[in-house]
Amino acid sequence: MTGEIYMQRDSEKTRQKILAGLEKLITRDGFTAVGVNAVAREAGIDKVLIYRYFGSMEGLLQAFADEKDLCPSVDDILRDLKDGAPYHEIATKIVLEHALTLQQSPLAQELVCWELTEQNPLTILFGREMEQRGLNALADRGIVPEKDSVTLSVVLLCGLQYLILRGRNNNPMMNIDYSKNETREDVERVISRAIKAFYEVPEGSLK
Amino acid sequence: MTGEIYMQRDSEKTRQKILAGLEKLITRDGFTAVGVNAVAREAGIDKVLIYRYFGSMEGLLQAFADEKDLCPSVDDILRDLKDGAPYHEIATKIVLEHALTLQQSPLAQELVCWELTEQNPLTILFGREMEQRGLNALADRGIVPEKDSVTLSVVLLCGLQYLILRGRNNNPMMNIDYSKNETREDVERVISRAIKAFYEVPEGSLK
DNA sequence: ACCTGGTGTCACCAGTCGGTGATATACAAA
DNA sequence: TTTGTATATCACCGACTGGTGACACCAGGT
Repeated sequence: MTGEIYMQRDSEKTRQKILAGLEKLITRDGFTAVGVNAVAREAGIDKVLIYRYFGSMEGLLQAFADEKDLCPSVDDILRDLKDGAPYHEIATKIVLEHALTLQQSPLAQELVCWELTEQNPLTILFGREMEQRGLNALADRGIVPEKDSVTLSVVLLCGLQYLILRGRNNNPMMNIDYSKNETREDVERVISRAIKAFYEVPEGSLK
Repeated sequence: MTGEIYMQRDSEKTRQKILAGLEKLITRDGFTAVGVNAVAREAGIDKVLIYRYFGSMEGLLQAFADEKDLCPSVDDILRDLKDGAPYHEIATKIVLEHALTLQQSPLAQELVCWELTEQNPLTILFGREMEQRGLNALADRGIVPEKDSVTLSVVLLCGLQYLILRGRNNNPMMNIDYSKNETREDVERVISRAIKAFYEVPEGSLK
């Protein structure tokens, strides 16, 4: 009967339980709930194991960032786009798809929010990955976008990220609830139109 | 000598000390540091007074939201704009000025960030005020903007807010550091150009 | 002089936090 | 079997948290 008192001894499995616990905790209770005790509770293990395997909470976050695929690649985003597509279509696609993946991933949303609040190994690495996504996709295609184009895309993308974060707790900004299909389509239409217009109107015509 | 043991007894002054302590705390240490003990320490009073005067932390936040002018009006933003200015100029001005005031107010930045993380009396009221700012300015002028125009302005504004939040801890998004004058001017130029172009290109020309 | 109500101070509670040392168990090599 | 070691568990620490009851003081009116 003594075989039931202690848990299975499989260091790799325990590691994974801890990492899974962290993910569940972030997803369910948000980043503010993250702590050694909370993670241990969630993972169903003793907190001392966190120190043994990861040294500290920071080490755990680092490991989580290293081993977890935090944001999917954009390579497949552009796969179904014709090769000769005009740049404004590509930019639009990147922005909208990026937003869509964020909208579908509560974990990513929480990480984006966390990133705005404080810096730790996880948020830093996450931020860097997010940044590289779109750029890599363009670089792979040999596209070197104009600086202002990048700026516009980034601002629009950031806007969508902000709207998505705002919508999480039934707290939409200006009634723009990105999780509602109709609203999202409206926004997507506007973004598409804005990017296209940006390219069609010559730069010189400024006030 | 007994007159020095106890503090001055002036309920109103104490109330203000507490409210000021809360503001200093949020501004210096961020919203995650907010708590009964921390506020009491910062204000230099006993924490029991917080319960006496405000009932609870939530009550204190509510009072802070009620009594503090969280975000300046936009009325004066549009004062120096010619009456007959085209709508796209007004929209641009609102977006950019709004961003600028946020960029200059660490407190407001913290509240925006807080708002993305959780809901409490302060964040809720703050969000509502922020929302009304631009709309009121337009309504005062009898301007009823087209729906898509509002959407575009909101997305752009949200993008700027996001960029400003990201820039706080030397953690700029895509090297767009809104606190650097040169970068900010670049972004402002792009925003201005995007909004103008949006109006000049007819809606029908969509893919 | 006495009392009353408002005000500020202190001491304490139970609960949680991050962190650590000692111990019990399981498993594998000897 | 015995022994060694990696693993898991428990017990505890000091510090902090939100929250409350009891007390010290002061100013006013009666």
